[in-house]
Amino acid sequence: MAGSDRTPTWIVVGRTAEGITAARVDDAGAEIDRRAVADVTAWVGAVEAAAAPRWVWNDTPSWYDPLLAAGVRVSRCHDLRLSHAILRDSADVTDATALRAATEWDAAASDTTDVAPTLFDLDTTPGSALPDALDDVLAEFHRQRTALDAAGDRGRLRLLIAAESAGALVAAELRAAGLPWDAAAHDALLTEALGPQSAPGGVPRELERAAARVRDALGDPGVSLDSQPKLLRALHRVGVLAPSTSKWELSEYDHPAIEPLLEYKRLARLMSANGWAWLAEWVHDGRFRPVYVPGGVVTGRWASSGGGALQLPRQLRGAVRADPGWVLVVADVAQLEPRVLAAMAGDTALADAARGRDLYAGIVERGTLQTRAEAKIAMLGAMYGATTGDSGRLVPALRRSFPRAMALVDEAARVGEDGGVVTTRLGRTSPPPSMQWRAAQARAGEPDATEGDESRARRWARDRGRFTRNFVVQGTAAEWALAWLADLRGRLAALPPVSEPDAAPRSGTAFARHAHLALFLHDEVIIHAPAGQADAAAHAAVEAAQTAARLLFGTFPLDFPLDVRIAATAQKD
DNA sequence: TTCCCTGGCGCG
DNA sequence: AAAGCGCGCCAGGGAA
Repeated sequence: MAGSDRTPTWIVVGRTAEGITAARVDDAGAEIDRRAVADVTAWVGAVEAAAAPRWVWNDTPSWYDPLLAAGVRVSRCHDLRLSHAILRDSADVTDATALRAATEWDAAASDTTDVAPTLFDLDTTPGSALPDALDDVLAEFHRQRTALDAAGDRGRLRLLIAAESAGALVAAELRAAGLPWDAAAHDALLTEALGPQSAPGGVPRELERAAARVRDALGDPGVSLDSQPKLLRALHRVGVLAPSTSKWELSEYDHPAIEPLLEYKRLARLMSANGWAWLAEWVHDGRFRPVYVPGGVVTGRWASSGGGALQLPRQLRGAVRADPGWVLVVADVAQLEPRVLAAMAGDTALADAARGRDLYAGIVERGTLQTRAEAKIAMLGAMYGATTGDSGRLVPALRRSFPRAMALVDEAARVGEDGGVVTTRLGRTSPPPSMQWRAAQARAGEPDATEGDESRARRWARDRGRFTRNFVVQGTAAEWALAWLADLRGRLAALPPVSEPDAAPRSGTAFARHAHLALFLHDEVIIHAPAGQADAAAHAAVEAAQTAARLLFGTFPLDFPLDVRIAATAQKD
């Protein structure tokens, strides 16, 4: 790149007739220059090492997966697809007309489950339906800058977009590195519970035994236990008049078939969700590599696709096992959502109850409720909008003790019921109500509306109220977690690489010698680190939590304490 | 045959 | 204990 000696803050990449082309853009948004890049991987690696710009691209996995595969990491990016979705809907953006018109940017992300990303290969079609021509990419970048410049609170939106984009980098890196998974330990666990692996189509011994006990007790040797209607009929025939076959319904009944049936369900679940088939499909070379989907949930939480990364069963945590000479650092945030609620509401009473201790214990100490269990279900009920049962009964006590926090969620619910939108701490805004929803509300207001019209409108309004009530808390918690991840990622990358690669490094070239994130689960991370860096990694997680709190809530006096464990496996007690 | 819905259960 | 938020996945079963 000739000319300017200024550090290029932004480098926008896309296709032109010359191939992959990079345009440097200054802080004012003006293009400085552009150049065609033949060897993208080598060039990005060199520029990153020299200047660490913010890479601007249409979609992170399309660009970053091949870079990671070649061992190249970048520190910062601006993911146009994710940023588009945030800006398009944000209440802070006063005029989103241009963004809403650019519907091609609403296209789905590239499907990273396909092997062999093709973006660098000009002869094949791109792996994503998103625009990738440099001029289109620059135009979208410009639209987003314009929207941001005019935004009511551009500071927080910039923070959100940076955090969201950092999350996209983390997601790609998590997949590239993988979660260390001991297939032999997993197999042993399955064999212990189910008996030895059966031939294809066969039923493992313990599953068969439980099934036989159920059929015995039901006096029906042929009944199918996997078909809900058939099972329900069989239960009714022997006098178990449960309304469904859910385990919490069944456990209410006293019949010899219940205990083996619950056992059968437990084993069948293990077999179908995380059995040998799952192991063969998802664990290769000692690594579980799920697909994370940043921004996949309306609230801003991540989703996952394939392998059920975000449902890692407690039962299987023992199979998560560090490589020889390495350890796992498992860190999770205690009571993230109620802390987030206290901080965003500025509720000093709730913050006092939470500071430096278990939040629920603090509520009990304060005399608001009698037991920790009560405090917990009351708090969940307040955030989820419970109206009945134990939870609904206990919420009023919280309302008296923590009026500011409760007013925040109550107001979010009211706005949602009225058809309005609500916004998280950093400016992510809930989607507006659907046409169907609005039509139902309008219908109920007409003079000839039926009882049914009215009750449906009320029910849908309350449903939406519970959604917006929870959106502000869950969404802000997701932002806290993104900020935590982003900062932690940087701290881990700054640790020195270990001098000798592990005997058989399996984490991909970019991670074989570095402490790296290996799992993210809403309020928990697992770090895979060389044993000698375990303490440093744990320390980094704690410090990153403090940074995240400061970033979102400034000096509000509330901590976000972490539970940190250093061990060979990810087993929880 | 394929597609979509439901029930059920795992996770936060 | 099973009400109240957000997900993904599996199996069965009916629709297309």
